Formats: sequence, structure tokens, C-alpha cells
Amino acid sequence: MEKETTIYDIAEQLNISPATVSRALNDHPAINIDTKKIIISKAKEMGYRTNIFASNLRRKKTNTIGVIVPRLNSYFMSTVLAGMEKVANEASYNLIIAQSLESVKKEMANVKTMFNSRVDGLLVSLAYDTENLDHFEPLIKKGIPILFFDRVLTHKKCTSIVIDNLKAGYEATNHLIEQGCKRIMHITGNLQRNVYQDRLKGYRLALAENNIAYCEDLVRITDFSYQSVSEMIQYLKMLNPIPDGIFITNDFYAAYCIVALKQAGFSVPEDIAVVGFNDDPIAMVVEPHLSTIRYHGQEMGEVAAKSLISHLNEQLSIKDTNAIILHYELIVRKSSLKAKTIGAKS
Amino acid sequence: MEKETTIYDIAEQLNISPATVSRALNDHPAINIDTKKIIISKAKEMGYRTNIFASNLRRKKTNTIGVIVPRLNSYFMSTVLAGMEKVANEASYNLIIAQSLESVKKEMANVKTMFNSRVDGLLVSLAYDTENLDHFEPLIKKGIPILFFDRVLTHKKCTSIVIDNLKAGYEATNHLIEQGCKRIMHITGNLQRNVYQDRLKGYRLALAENNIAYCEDLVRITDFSYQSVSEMIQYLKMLNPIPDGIFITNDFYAAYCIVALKQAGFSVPEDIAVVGFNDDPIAMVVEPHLSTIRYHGQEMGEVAAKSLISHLNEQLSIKDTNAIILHYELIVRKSSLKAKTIGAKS
DNA sequence: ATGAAAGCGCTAACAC
DNA sequence: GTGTTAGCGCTTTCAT
Repeated sequence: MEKETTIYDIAEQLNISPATVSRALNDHPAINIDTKKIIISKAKEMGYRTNIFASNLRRKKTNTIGVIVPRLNSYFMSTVLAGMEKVANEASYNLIIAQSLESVKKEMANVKTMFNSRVDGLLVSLAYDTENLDHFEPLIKKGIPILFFDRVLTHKKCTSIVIDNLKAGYEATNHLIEQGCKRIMHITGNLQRNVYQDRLKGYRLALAENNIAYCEDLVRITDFSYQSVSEMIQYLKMLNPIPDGIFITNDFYAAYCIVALKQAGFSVPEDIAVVGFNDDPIAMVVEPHLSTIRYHGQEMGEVAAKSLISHLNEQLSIKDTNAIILHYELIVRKSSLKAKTIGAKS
Repeated sequence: MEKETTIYDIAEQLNISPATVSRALNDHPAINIDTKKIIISKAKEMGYRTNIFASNLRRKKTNTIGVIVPRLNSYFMSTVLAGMEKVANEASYNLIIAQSLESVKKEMANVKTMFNSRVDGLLVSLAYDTENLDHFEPLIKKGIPILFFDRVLTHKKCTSIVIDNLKAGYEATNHLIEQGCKRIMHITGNLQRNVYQDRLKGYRLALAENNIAYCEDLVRITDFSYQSVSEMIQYLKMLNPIPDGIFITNDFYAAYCIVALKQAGFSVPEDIAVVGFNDDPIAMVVEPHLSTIRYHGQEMGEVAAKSLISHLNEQLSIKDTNAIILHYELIVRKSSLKAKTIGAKS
């Protein structure tokens, strides 16, 4: 275990001052280009690496962005993170990633850790059961910018990045109606989360516009666990009449449901058409392939990171921006295509 | 934006020395319990948060562990990370997570970042095309412990955490043979990765023990991309005779293949039986449900983090431990059950 | 273009 | 049980 090389060691070897070494290493313009070259090569030779703690301590900036997500294990989330990483890297920011595992409690702990790690900013997608943003207040008070994405709560001092979930929910439902569905079930998550609340609103709007009565029995809240599927199908079978379409706000759960529906003797989409949400790769595995709403995780990640970083660099203030809305599209596959001859407009 | 409270501020308010404040905040045993209480409550009152940069600078320890994985988007990986996080949290270590996106180049960059972030230790699962461990040498030279998990390369100074991939490959193949398969294809990844190399060895061993000739044409390397599936099925169709079983070392790819096989007119498992690897949730979505090898990601993550941390705390030296082998099990589902009446032993 | 020197906030050796 | 003090390695103001 060798001793760490410091700028003092380099300065000594070269008979110059540590200040010059520091400047050279940071590419300060006022340093002679030749001295700079000599210093840099010497640094490499001596295996120097900058001590970011000393640097951070001095500069009072960490160049670190915290990311808190409910779970890492979805295709969507991993593409979001890839997008964030790309942008952060390019701007020489580091990412600290933590998962709340869908629990506010863990989310609070994560926030605390981030706070103590002195992140320059925070990117957050909320846990399943987060009810308010109180646990973010300490950061907000300190002026640390927070940007929520996908699963958001509005806060006057924070920006949100989302898709138009209401419109997407509307389109998904409307598509089912166009396919001839008259009795559409809606399976979704905790309505405190904007994504689920807005999709429900869209669902209701589509029904209303098509003069289909809204029926509470047809809306079910779930935690999207595999275990809950059989119960859900039991429930569905007891409905009278049985639904002829389902809009499920999670592709994995939708896939599970399709499998269970078929096992229960229903044919999809003939008896029951299904539309999911997120365009997870599983949509192309389940049979029939799953119709779904696609939105681009990578883009969401990039936009989120970019906005935060430009705010940090004071190139752009996100304080005035309340929300950034990204695109989505309805992908029609076989799970929802009842009318095989009639082309569905997407 | 308020000014940060320091231990000096607290000391001043309380008319005591900063050293006492520091000790109290770090729960030093030699501090009077009452003083401790007073200090802690004052700290809270003043909104104090410790400056980890000053602390790290002083202590020359970061309490941070770096984690580099190929991708975050698998069920397996996210459970591994959950396990690591749990253990790290309990030991008050932080995690910095980065994905190499299966590229050595990115992996090298990640390693460099980790190095400069002065992680106390590193947990790594290698990228698809990593050929050697040269890029880890700077860390190894500095005495920073590195622990490889799942996708590993052996290094005399590093420990590996794996399952017995050879035996697992053997069991998977043997299971197909027991089901009556005589011509078993093997679809797998880059053979430089131990996991794929060992599983292939197991495959060959099972064939040999059952007097089935090994045939190179039946072993295909893939990057597991969705795009490559149709080509793979094309290839399979041109084999003569056509295989009656496939052992695929990735559940997602196996699921894609099953779908494609059915589309091509084969029935699974009757014409072609399939066994996958990893027990991803998708195994329960694809029809027929996928037989697979299950190993517990959470456990692997916990063991990895625990070993590293106890090494860091010098409670246990992992230097002498070359490898830690974890359990796995063969899960038999319908995708491989040709002989429906004969129970398969697992 | 370069140097001197102070100080970021904390910890720990040493003293009492 | 508590205080004094000297740095950890870097950046940056001010001076030259």
C-alpha cells in the first residue's frame, strides 16, 4: 500500500509551488503551457490522483447528483438511469443511486444519506406510499435543487418531468373502446401517485366521452405483485357481466394477467382485450403480444439530468419551470386487437 | 440558502471545545452522557450535518463501496443490489453504483471514477467483453480490495463469489437428457465469461456421460439481443436433424426463443424442450413456463457486501479466500417436461 | 506566470 | 471527561 501522492510532492520534485501544480492540474488559463505539460506528465508518472475530499471541502461543491428510484429492476428504470449517467458523465458529475424499494421509510433514509453526502442536486421518482414531500424540506431549505421524474408530487420550488398520463390513459382506454369494448376494467396502482391518478382520469374521460357509465367495481388497485394476480382474476370472474377489456398500468402485471386469464379459460383479445403501460420487453414475450403505451426512459433520464445540471451551472433556472412533458405513443399489438380487419388508428 | 453549521458553531454556543462536540457526535465512550445529550440536541436544533469531506479527508477513509455491474435492468441484478444495499446500510457504508453497459471501455471509465472517488472497496460483475483485469491494477496496487461476483475472472489477490456454473450447466443438460432429448442445442454468451464457459463445460460433461457426441454446430454464442433471435431460429431450422432440446443461459433470451419457436411451428416442449437460466420473473409469463436454474441474487449481494466489509473492518481477511460458492437449484416447469407421466428429479 | 499563505471542517494525539 | 492543537490536501486571494 503506497503513500498517496499529493500536489506538494509534485511541487517539491519540480521545485515549484503547490499552487502552480493545482492550477496546472485544473487547466487554469494563466499557466504557461510548457509548465502545464511538465506538471501533468510528472503527475502521471508519480501516480497522482486528486483528493476530491480536500477539493470538495475547499470548493464546497461535490459534483455529485443523487438519484432515488422506487426499484432498479425494470427495463424502464434502467434506461432512465443509463440516460442520466450519460449526461452526468459528460458534465463530469457523479451519480449516487439508491432504491426506496417502494417504501417511504426507506425513501426518507435515502434522502438523509443524500443530504449528508452533500449532493449538489437530487433526481427522484417517488415510492409507492409517499404522501408528501416533507422529508425533502431540509434540502429545499438549503437550496439544493430537486427534480422529480415520472412519479411526482408537485412542489412550488421543484420541477417535474412526466408524460401526459391523463392523455395516455385516455388513449389506451379509447383504443379499447374502438375495438368494441363496452365494459372496461382498469387495474392500477396507488392513486396518490400522479401516474396512476392521471391515467384513471384519462380512463374516466374516455368512458364519459363514449357514454359508457363509470363503474367503481371495475377499478382495482394493486401493488402489482405476482401473488395478487390470482385473486384479481377471481374478482374479475365474479363480475357480472364479465369485462371485455382491461387497461392495466403496468406491463409486467398485464402479462401475468394475460397468462392467468388464459388459464381461466378466457381468450385474449377475443373475450377480453388488454392494454398495458410502459412497453417493457415482456410485452413481446407474452402471447398475444401486449398493446401498451411506450415512453422513452433514456430520454426522460437525459432530460432530467440535463435540466438539473444546467440549473446547477446556472445556465438555466428550473425554478420557473413547473413541469416538462415528454412524448409517449400507443403501441397496438395483438392483445387488444379484436377487430382484426379494421385497422386501428394509433 | 443558509450557512452550514459546523462543530465550532455548536461548541461556541455551548461554551465547550469543538473536540468534545466531535466526540459526542461520534458517540465516543469517554464523553459524559449528559454533555452528549445536550450537544446532540443542540446540533439538531441548529440543523447541523456532518461534513463528510472534512471527515474523510481527516480519516482517510470514505466508507463508500463502489459497485460496477454490466446492466441494472435485470431482476437478478436488482435483487443483488438490494442485498448489497441492505448490508452496506447496516454497516453504515454507502454504495456508488455504475453500469458498464456490457462494454469494457465503459467499465474502465467506471473503475477510474471509483478510483478517484476513493472507494474503500469495489464489488464488480464483469462486462461482456472484458478480457483481463489490467484496469483494476491501480486499485489493487493501492491495496483497495476488489471482490468479483457472478461474472468473474480469477486474480490471486481478489475473491470471487459465484455459483457452481459447471454443475448447474451439467444439471440443466442432464435434465433435458432425462426428458429424452438426444440432440441438445446450447445457446450462450461470450465464452470468456466464466459463467458461460463453465456452463458449456457442464453441458459437455453431461453429454459425454450419456454418450451423446458433442457437436460444435449445436453451440451458439449470442449477445442475447432481441434482434438476434430470428436469425438464431433460422439457424436452428437449418440444422439436420433439428434439435429436440435447448439449454439457453439466459431466461429472457430463452423466452424470446420459445415465442419464436412456436411461431415457426414447433411445439415446446414436445418438439423442442427448453431450459433457461436465472429464474427471472419472465419464466412464469412465457408459455409454456420456463424451466430454469435459480440462484438467489439477494443472497449473492449480501454475501459479497458482507465479505468485503468484514475485510475492510479487518475482521476477516478475504485475501486467503479465493472463491465463495453459493447454492442454486434446478426449477422444472413445463417448457422442458416431455415425459409428462415420469416425475423428473430435480 | 508564479508563489505565499490562509482556511475549508473535521479528527486524534497529547495534555491535563 | 474535556481542551489544545496540528494537520488531512486542496483552492484561491493577494502579492509579486
